[in-house]
Amino acid sequence: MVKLEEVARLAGVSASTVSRILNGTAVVSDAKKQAVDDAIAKLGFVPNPVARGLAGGKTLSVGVVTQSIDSPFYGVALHGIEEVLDAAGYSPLFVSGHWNEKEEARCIDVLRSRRVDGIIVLTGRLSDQALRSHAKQLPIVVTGRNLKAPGLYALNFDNFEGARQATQHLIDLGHKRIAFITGDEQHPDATERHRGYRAALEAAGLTYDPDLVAPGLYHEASGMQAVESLLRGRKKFSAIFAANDQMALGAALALHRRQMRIPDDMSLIGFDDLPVAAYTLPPLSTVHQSAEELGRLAASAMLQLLKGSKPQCEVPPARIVARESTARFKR
Amino acid sequence: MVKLEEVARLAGVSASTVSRILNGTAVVSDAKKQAVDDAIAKLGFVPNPVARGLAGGKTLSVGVVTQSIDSPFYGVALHGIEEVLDAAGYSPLFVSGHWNEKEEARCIDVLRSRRVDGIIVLTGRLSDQALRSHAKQLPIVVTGRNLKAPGLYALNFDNFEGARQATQHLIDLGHKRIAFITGDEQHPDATERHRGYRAALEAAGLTYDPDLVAPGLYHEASGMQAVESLLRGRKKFSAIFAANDQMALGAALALHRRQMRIPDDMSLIGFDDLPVAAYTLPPLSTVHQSAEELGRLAASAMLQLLKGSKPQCEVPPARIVARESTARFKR
DNA sequence: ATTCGTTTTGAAAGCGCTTTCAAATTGATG
DNA sequence: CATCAATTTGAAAGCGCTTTCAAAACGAAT
Repeated sequence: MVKLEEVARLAGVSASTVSRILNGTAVVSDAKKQAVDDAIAKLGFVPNPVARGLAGGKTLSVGVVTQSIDSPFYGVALHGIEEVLDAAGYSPLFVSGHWNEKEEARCIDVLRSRRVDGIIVLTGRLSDQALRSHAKQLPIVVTGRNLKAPGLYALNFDNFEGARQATQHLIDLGHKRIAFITGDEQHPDATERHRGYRAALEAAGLTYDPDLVAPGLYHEASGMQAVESLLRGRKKFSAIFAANDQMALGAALALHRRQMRIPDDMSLIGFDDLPVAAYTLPPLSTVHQSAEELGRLAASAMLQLLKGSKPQCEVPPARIVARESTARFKR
Repeated sequence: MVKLEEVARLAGVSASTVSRILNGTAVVSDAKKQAVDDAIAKLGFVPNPVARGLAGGKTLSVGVVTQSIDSPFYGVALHGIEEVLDAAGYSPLFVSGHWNEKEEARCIDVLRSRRVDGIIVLTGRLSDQALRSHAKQLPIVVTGRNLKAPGLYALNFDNFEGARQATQHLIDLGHKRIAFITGDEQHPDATERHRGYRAALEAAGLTYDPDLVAPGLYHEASGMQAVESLLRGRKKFSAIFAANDQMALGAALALHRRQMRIPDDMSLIGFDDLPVAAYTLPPLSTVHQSAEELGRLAASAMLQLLKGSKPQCEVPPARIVARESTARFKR
């Protein structure tokens, strides 16, 4: 491995000069700059990030705490993060918190001990308080919350609006009794979606009926159970809005088990627009959220923070993707 | 941040001694060991991995090159990798090659420049040759190939056997004309699965008919196209074996579009047992591969290699998960 | 006690960079 | 042409740890 010193020697300058050129930390005469660039090219020199990290305190890496690296939704976001970070010469360091506050805290410790330059938190369980205090030490970007603090940037989808639109979509199709499967209400986005559902109903003059809402946990099995309990209830309904696609999948299966056809006997709409949503039977109507874009935005925000500027970014608005799991209500 | 030197001072020993205790690189008297342990605890000292990396050449991080971090199949494997690496105090560094040899090579460069201690390659496009040569520099674990070289450990599912069993499952159900959707045959696992399909057919005295095999690329859309082309052909068939679940999803949709019912009009079996396979309509029969276990195994193998011992691990055998997309042939 | 072979310990030299600080160079000015 | 401020450059001191090397301590054996 070629080292900086060799470049310096070949270019006939000091190590400091090479370093300055590498980092652009000071003005260097054109002649030397040229010589150094040539030497770097000739030697194929690549600076050692570990040494840089020790000396300069910057590791050109940013930690990303996600809940589960294999989550269908967050996986896509990670992809977006990786893309923009990589283009900027940064490396992401992914760690999983498994929806567990303790573990998440440990993740942050690991990242900090690895001296990451900043941390992106995808919708964690950590308290706003904890986040705020970490933000005092190093830049933080967090998704899924509305939070303002120095050194911290929060980025959030409009879950309320997405849920409102989904419900409205069903209402537009003539449905009057619309069931709702909640997400894990420990998450703010789940409660937002719940609110959006309710708001749409009430705006349309329909009553919000607690018997028509079943609790879910954001995973397939819970969607299945929710539908079963809904069906067991005495209240009738012609459409279901599941707070995410994974639960919609479970819901579809439960319906199938009861010989109910989608969308003929029951309309079903999800939330997230997972890649798989286009390939379910029938293809699932859902609220599109570009997780990938979210990831990209979070990463650019981090890059901004790292540069010392204030991030400015616009999360794309929610929009309905009407596929084939929703149909006009027929009595 | 507390540093080693402070621990040494508090414990009344030299930095070298503390380091030795930390790394277990030499015998230290019990008294000093105790004193140091106490000092570490009292100060809450955590060694700086960056400094360790520079000084010792070990970063306690291993690179993982995957094709796409959000792949439904590999995502789960990453999870397994993360789990065991983390337990051993190592951090994974994930990079995505996007099924592109050039990018993959760049990934390896990035990882090496970050001084990872070893690299796990999940089924890449890199030539065996390239892998072998990297293995001379640092330990490599690779999945999806059969390859032997010093410093390199290859780990592979028995794709042939899995495919054979899937086909046999269909044969056992009385199907005689079984179509096959291949995977991207640039990958050895795709050709293995193809071979397994053929072998099962021939072992059962059925003829292998090239008109019944349609090329796929391992993603949903290609599965859909494959079924369309198969259906357009004049040959009849009563069952489809898709070389992976994603293509099976596409296939199911294509069938649905033609008003064909699964499994009544057509049996369908996939390969991989993605989490979503249990929640398709109807739930998909498939060949179970524990990607998570594969990830765990790859990571333990890497840990072994890192310790200098020869990894020894047994990939769990393929097994059929018969769900509801396959049924007895009725004419 | 003295000696010799072992084992434990500490001082010091890096690892490959960044950064401070002071020296050298440049150029403008009187 | 001397002088001074402004600019470019290099020497050297770290960053926080590991590891070599030699000294110190120990124990057994003479």
